[in-house]
Amino acid sequence: MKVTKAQMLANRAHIIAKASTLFRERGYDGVGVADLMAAAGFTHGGFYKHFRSKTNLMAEAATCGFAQTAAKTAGLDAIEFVKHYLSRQHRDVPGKGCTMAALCGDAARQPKSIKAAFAAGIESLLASPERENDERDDGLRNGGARSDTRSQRLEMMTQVIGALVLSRACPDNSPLADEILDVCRTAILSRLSSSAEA
Amino acid sequence: MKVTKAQMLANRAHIIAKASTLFRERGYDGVGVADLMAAAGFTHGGFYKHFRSKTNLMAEAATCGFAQTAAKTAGLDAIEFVKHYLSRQHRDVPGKGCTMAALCGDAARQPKSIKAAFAAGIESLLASPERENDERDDGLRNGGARSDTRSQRLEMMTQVIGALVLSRACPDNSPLADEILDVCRTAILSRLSSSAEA
DNA sequence: TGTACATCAGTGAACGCGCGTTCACTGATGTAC
DNA sequence: TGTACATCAGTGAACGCGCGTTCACTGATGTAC
Repeated sequence: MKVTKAQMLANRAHIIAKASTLFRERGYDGVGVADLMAAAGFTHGGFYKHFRSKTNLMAEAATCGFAQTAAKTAGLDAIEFVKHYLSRQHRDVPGKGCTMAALCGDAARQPKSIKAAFAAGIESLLASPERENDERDDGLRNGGARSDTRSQRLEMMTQVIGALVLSRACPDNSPLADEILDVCRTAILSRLSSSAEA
Repeated sequence: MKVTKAQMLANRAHIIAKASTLFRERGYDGVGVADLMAAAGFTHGGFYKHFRSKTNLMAEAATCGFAQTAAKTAGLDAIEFVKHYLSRQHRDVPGKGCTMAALCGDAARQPKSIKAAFAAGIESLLASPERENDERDDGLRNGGARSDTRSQRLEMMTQVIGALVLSRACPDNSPLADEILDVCRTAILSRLSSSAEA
């Protein structure tokens, strides 16, 4: 049946995008090659015309997911970011949410190629919100508490991801699941506003 | 071949303990019933004399793992706890480490019985370190920053778990993996010591 | 521009394999007398 | 305490099933003339 080169590239991108969503929803082991090709509107046999292996696609889907998140959060300041990230809406729809939170636990048991994609993802998420301070603040030059250093971003990242993952591990609609989100959102926001008092 | 009732209970406990370790190392989907019975020294057929299903064992193994962690950290103060939890040693041997960190990502996609076990695990870990303040601090009565409230413990828990999980998602021996641990350890310890200045 | 042909994206059957679970069987345990 | 027998933890073969991957095939695309 072949297909235009442009169409083929579009199909490939479509498969990656669908896979990225499905993996976030069900985990790497929860989605088969046949599942994800069907979700993209194809039969499973053609999979290996696009990807060397399932692992290969997993890495591509992760990278795609990180890029999506980075794009979505690029315009947000820290406060907006935290409010969105720790919302019930984000928690309850993992397929459209942060790939890092949805799959970092799985990534720990995957081959090096996947882990490398996740490390790159962490770096891109670190660069993502609060770009307004831009190039100046990645050094130690501006020692004040006001600045937005790499360490501070890393710290916030670990906490929001930890909170989201733990909240998702609780039974649906349980008070504890909401408490985790609420406590961490409040704590981070108050830390942000107190460090903003220059 | 039957076996003494005491022996049978010991065997059951042994299976749960081995399963708990294997699940932490490889994830729920990464360990089969045959694998885990072999690791415990049995053939797979006997599994269903002890457990209704694999899911049933998963819940028991999780509960067992949380109890282990709670017991191990019961005597530690907050500083000791954080130093150990965010150590390379803990990160690199998940089979002997925190069940919550190893499996919370998997738990999010499991049936309610597993999620319930995880919610109970979160509660028990919240109660675990710094028991010296004991019964007094679970209310709002002691409004000072010095006290060790449920919210503060929850906050710390989300951050140490987030940091450990992200560090494990990075390639082995990568600088980023160590940086995540180091940055979060330093940040939490400095927050602890500054709140200790009453 | 028109024709002949090689390419190759996508199809769907087939592969070997490991999974969770079931089952008939074994033989020591625990119980009833 | 000693004997006869029911129980049932553990064995290992077997079950149906879905997995990742391979393969011969199809027919539109893209290319060489």
